[in-house]
Formats: sequence, C-alpha cells, structure tokens
Amino acid sequence: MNTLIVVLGPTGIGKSDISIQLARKYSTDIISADSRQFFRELSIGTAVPPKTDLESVCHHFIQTRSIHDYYNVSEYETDAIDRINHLFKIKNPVILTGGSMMYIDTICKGIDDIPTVTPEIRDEVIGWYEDNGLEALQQRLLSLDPEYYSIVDLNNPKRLLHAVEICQMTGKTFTSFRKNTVRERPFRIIKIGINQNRELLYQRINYRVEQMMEAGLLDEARSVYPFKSLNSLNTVGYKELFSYFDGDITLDEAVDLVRRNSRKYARKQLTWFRRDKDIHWFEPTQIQEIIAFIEQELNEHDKLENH
RNA sequence: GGGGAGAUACCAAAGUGGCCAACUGGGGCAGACUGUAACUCUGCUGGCGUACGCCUUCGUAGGUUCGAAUCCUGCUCUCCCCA
Repeated sequence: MNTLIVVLGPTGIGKSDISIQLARKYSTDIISADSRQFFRELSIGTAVPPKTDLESVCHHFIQTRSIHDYYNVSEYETDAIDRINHLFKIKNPVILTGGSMMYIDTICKGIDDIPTVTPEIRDEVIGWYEDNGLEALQQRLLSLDPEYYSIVDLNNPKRLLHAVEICQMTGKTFTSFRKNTVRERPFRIIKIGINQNRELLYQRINYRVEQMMEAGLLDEARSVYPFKSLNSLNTVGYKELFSYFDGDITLDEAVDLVRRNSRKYARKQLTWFRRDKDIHWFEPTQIQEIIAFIEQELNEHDKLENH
C-alpha cells in the first residue's frame, strides 16, 4: 500500500525544510496544503520555499492560482487527491506539507459534498445580511434549517451566512448535506507534527517576519494593495501592511501586528492539531528521529501486508 | 526655585465613598470549527478553590469613616508650564 507522509505544524516552525529533506530521501514530490501558497501573486509573505528548493524537489499546488480566483477546500480535495493518486503510480511515499488545518483534514478524511455557492446567491445573502443584521440572519436560518440553528455558533456570521446560502440555493437544509462521513483513502497516512517550546516558536516567528521585511514584503504587499478586499488577501502579513498604506497605523505598528497575528495563527493551528491523536510530534531539529520513525512505520506496514 | 497635572492589574485606560477583584480595549492562555478557514466565532485572564466562598490588591506611609481605588496629610516618582 502507498503511503502519504503528512508534515504539519504551526507557521514558521520549519515544515518546508523537513519536507524537502524527506522528499530528497525518498525521491518524491511534495503536495502543498497551504491555503495561501496557492497564489502566484504572493510569495514572500506566504513563505513560499526559495527557487532552488522548488527546482530540486517537485512541488504541487504552489502558486498555481491567482488571488482573483475562487478556490475552496472541496475543489482542493478533488485536485489534490487526483494528483496524489497519480503520483503513487510512480512514487511512494508522497509528502503532503502545510499548515492549513482544514485542508490537511480534507485530504486525510475527506469532506461532505456540499454544492458550491454561486456568486449571485452569495451576493444576495450577504447584501441581505448587511441590510438586516445578525439577528435577522439568525431568524432566517431558524426558519430554513432549525436543526443547524440549534447547533451553530449563532454569533458567527460566516457560519450562519454559508448555511443560509446553501439552504437558499438548494431548497434543502444545510443539515441534509452534513453527513460527516469519513472517506477511506486507498493509501496509508503517517502524520508527522513539528513543534517546539512556545517561546522558541515565537522567537522563530518574530525572526521570520524580520526576514520577510528584509526580503521585500512591503513591496509585495503594495503590489496587491489595490485588491485588498479580496478574501485571498485577508492574510497575515498583508492585511496589516494594508492598514499602514491606508494611513491608519505606522509601519512599525504594522510590522509588530504581523508578528502578533502570526503568533496567534500559530496558536490556532496548535489548538486544531491538538485534538488529532494520530499526529506524532517531533522538534524541528529531530530530522534523524523523524526518518527513523517513518522507516519503522513503513517496515511494520510491509510486514503486516506480507502476512 | 515657583505653579499645575498625574501615579489603577502584563500594557493602555475607566472608575472619584458602599452595587469594585475593579468597565473597556490590547496582549496572553484555552476552545470551537464541513467550502474564500492565515477566515470567523467563544470562554478565561490577582491568588487559592469544582463551587457558595476565602485571602491579598489601585505609587508609598499614616489618618478620617460602619465602610476608601475613591476623602485628608506626609513621602517618593513622572509629566507640563513659568523661572
């Protein structure tokens, strides 16, 4: 059976380096599970690996789309699973790496089939919400899908909005699509988590922000500033600099915010990963241990299969 | 040297006799998460305790009062204006 090695962890921990080393060792490719590295207009602020790395190891789903494109987890699931299965014909293991929690889970477990909301419906519902407010939105959901209403976080407009959109568009309840089924994958998954002591992680993050600024993040952000309202640009490292361009804060304040929001994001990632008991955790320096662990897992697996 | 303003929890900042362990924001910590998810949302944040609660806090030392972060006095420090 083929194996997908998933390398995950908080932002800035050094996942890319480790994945590249693993990819070299196993002469294989890397599939990105990073919801911001998809965009070709962004590279410094999203920490896309340097050109030399991209050339030495084949990466998939990095900078393949535009910030103007609509893309979502479901499409990613289809695309990435196709690519992984395709790669398995000639390579094994394959490596998946990234920090976008939901994207990783989608590859590992799948996600329910829910129709993609059309722009018309989206505009209609959002416009309606802006005119009528949160309470009205809650009531609208209550009448469309009381079951979901009883379990959603009623203060979370994004969740409410999407449920209403789906109900509106399909004429069915949002609940009816939420099967919560886990898709069995025809390959084995080994999850490697990279993390370290919180203080060191924060130091790493702070340092990386420094490096990004030196590498020209300010110019990169300025180049996409005209499109700042795009969702793809509601991204740490850019939105803060947009506030600076807007004249709302100083550059120093903006950079400080980038650091803080990066730390927050890292914490959020860890919260998500914490409940996944399948992850085997290592420190960024433990590349030897990681390889040893993978070897052991692969061997055990072969034995099981031969029996 | 003279005059004025102020010192509140990690930071900022309300509170100006009891409803104050102290509004609010930030930060920090924890959590949720089914399609634009690096999004969006929630809880906690003096100490001890699961909890009713108990203990120690509002520069500092005293005082007034049944009761003080709030009133009075001394001291220390900070800022502003005049010299």
